[in-house]
Amino acid sequence: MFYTVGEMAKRLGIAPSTLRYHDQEGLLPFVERSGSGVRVFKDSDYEWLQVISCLKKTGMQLKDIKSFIEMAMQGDETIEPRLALITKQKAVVQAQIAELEETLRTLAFKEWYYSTAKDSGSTAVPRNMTLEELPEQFREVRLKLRGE
Amino acid sequence: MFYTVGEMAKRLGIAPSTLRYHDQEGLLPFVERSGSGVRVFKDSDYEWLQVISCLKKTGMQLKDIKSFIEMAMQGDETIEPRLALITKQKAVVQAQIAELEETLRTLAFKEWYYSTAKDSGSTAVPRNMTLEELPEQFREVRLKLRGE
DNA sequence: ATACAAGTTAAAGTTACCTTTAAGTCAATG
DNA sequence: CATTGACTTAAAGGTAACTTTAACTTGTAT
Repeated sequence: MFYTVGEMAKRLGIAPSTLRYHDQEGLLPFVERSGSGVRVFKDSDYEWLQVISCLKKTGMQLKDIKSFIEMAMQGDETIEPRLALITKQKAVVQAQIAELEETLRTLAFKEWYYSTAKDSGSTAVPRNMTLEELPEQFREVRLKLRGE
Repeated sequence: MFYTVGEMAKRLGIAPSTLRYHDQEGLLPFVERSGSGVRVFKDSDYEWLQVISCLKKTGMQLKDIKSFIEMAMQGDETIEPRLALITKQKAVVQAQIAELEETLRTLAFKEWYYSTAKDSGSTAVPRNMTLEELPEQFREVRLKLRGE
């Protein structure tokens, strides 16, 4: 199957202008053109676009994704650096998840904090509790928030 | 203890210009000034700054963090909307973690893909494997990448 | 044949979040 | 008492990733 830029954008759930921008930035060297200059996306291009989307979700910049695509276009000589890049990006995402989990613990503390404040009518109640009075799982979070 | 903008920035591991910018944007109404106009950060301000940092990590925009801080400055009348905001942000972070875990599965597939390509000398080997030939945990990922 | 939708480009505009610059003030030190 | 370093502000500059605009071309349907 073949797709125009609008059709492929719809399939990916992004704006056609985004695809054109990515092409302009050199991320889509694999996309061919019709005789009159219209982009023609192939089914195999969809997989590249999904990989680009995946790398974007890791926070990688377009210029770095471009380097990766360029390596892929070189063929089998670049398998090793591509593997290295993927492995590194995996570690990046693992670190991002760890940080979000820490953020989630902080939010859970704040939720308990405001929930307790709501029940008692004042934030003074949870704020002035001793460490021993608060649920065990929130003690470490409060110490970190207060810089202790 | 009291801190200048430079000292507090160091404690937080951010640039002093960032703190001044956040102040300018109205995120730090709790920060007082000395007689000559110098910002004086208190220990209790550190906790506010940690909360701002936490909300920023959830991807919340500065203007929305500002609204939250403004509510907090209103006092106990705004406990409920503050609780609601924290609860919503918790769900946002849970969704972000879920998406990053999906991204991680895709990267794990690509790592296996390039590792297999490296061992065999060509990406054609993992690319042309049948679904049954690839490790079970990667089958769903490949189907999704190929749009099948 | 004419209209219409969707494609093309280059260039300018937008947004969020800082960072840098320039010009000036202030408090402590040699 | 002059120098130093850190503070102040307003304004300009920077960056990444788009999005919009304008002017034009192309392919399909009536």
